[in-house]
Amino acid sequence: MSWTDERVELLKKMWGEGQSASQIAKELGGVTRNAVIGKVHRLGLSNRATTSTKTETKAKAAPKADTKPKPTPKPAEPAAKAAPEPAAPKPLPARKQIIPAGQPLPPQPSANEISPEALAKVSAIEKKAKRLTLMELTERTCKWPVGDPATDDFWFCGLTVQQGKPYCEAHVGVAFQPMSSRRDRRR
DNA sequence: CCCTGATTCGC
DNA sequence: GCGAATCAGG
Repeated sequence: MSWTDERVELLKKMWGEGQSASQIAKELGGVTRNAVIGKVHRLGLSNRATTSTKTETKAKAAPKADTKPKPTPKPAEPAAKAAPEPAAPKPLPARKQIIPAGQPLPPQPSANEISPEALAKVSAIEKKAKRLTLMELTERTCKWPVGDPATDDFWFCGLTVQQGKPYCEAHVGVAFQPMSSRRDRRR
């Protein structure tokens, strides 16, 4: 595949929209994200603010006149922090009356110990859970168990895990509570 | 580990 | 000019 005008245009468009190189590559097809990035550089349209400590080439770099200062269409993020404190109802779906002959229930942390925010997040995320079975779990699926193992309605979250962790973001939130916050967390 | 972009350098 | 390999940050 070569860089036809169309492809370059799509590249520019997507890059402008903030799409990642890999996404663009996927869209274009026939190229890898490296190819895309390489092209992006050659085209000159690179800067997109990265956490790069920028290899500051000293004061060497010539300022160069910017004919077209980029608009930087950052709509801003309101991020309405709705911190609901609705006495977080236990998300647990009606426990079967019969306690399975079994082992203590899984890590299901009791609601009354976890930060409200985290809990809210979980109950919210659980609606989106993929509800995977044990066999469907992979290294990239959240392994947070939900429900009762001895029941039909037992499944694993299955959402994409947070890098490194065994759980998705929401579940990582309730799984790894810094001791400090749970101890003496009454304000 | 996965993902991102940045750079280098042989082709 | 191209892009795989490699680097570096998250």
